[in-house]
Amino acid sequence: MTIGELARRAGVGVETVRYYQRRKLFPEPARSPRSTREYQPEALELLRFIRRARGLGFTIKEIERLLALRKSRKDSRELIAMLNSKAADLERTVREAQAAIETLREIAESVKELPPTERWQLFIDEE
Amino acid sequence: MTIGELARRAGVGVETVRYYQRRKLFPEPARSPRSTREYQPEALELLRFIRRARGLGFTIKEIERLLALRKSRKDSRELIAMLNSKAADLERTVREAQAAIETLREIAESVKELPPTERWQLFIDEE
DNA sequence: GTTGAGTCCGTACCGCGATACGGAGTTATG
DNA sequence: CATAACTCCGTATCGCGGTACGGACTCAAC
Repeated sequence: MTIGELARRAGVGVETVRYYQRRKLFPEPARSPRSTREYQPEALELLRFIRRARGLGFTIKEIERLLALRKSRKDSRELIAMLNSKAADLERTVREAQAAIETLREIAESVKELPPTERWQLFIDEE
Repeated sequence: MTIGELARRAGVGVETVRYYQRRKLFPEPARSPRSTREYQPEALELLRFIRRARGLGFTIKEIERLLALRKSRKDSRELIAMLNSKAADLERTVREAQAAIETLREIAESVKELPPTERWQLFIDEE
C-alpha cells in the first residue's frame, strides 16, 4: 500500500501520516526500490486505531502511551485507568459545557427584556 | 488602576491584558506621566466581560464582534443569534463528549473480558 | 513524448490563546 | 542608597494538531 492509499482508506490526509511518523506515533515502513513507503495491512489497522483514539479525545502523547501498552501486551490495568480517566475528563467537559449552555440561555432570555444599556451587564462576571 | 491591579482584580495575567490590547480587544488606555497605563473602572468591567465570554466558549474573534455590538447599542437580534449559536455549538460538544464517554466505558468493560491479543481490536474503527 | 497523478523531502506556516524573556526604567520601603 | 516590586517594550516561544509549499522524481496512460 502506498501512503496515499493508506491515508485514503484510513480517512486521514497524507500529510497527517507523515506527521505521525515524524512524531513517532507510527513506525516508518519499509521502502520500495523507488523509495516510496510500502505499507502492510497492519499499518492500516494502526492508523485506524490512532484515528479512533483521537476521536475519543486522546492526545498524541497519550496515544503514544496506548501504543506502547498495546505493544507490550502487559496487563490491562493501565489501559483501563486511561480509559476511565479520559472518560472523567470528558465528564468534566460535559458539565462545563452544560453550565455554559445554561448561562447562555439565561442571558439570551434576559436580553430580550432589558434595554440596551443594561443588557450587557449580564455578561459581567463579578468576583 | 495600573495594569497589575487591573489584571489581578479581573483574574487574568498582566501579559494577557497586553495581549488583548495587541489583539485590539481592549482599548489602549491613557498613560500616566511615567508612561504606565492608567485604567478607569470601566476597563475592569470590560476585562471581566471578556473573561466571562471566554469562559462561555466565545473565541477572541467572536468577542471582537460582541464588543462591537455592545458599543453600537443596536438591536439585540445579532446578540441573541450569537448566544444561541454558541449554545448550539456547545450542545454538539456535549453530544460528542457523551458519545465518546459511552464508547470509552464500553471499551473498558470489554477489555476486562478479553485476552491481550483481542483487547485492542475494540479500538479499531472500521469504515 | 508529454501530461497528470502520485510520491519524496525539508521546512514553513496555520489557528488559537496565551505565556515568557530580557533589559531598561520608576517608585515605595527599609 | 539599595533592594524589591512594578512597569515598559518588542519579540520569541509554547502546546496542540496538523496543513501547505516547492522542487524533484517516477510512473502509467494517451
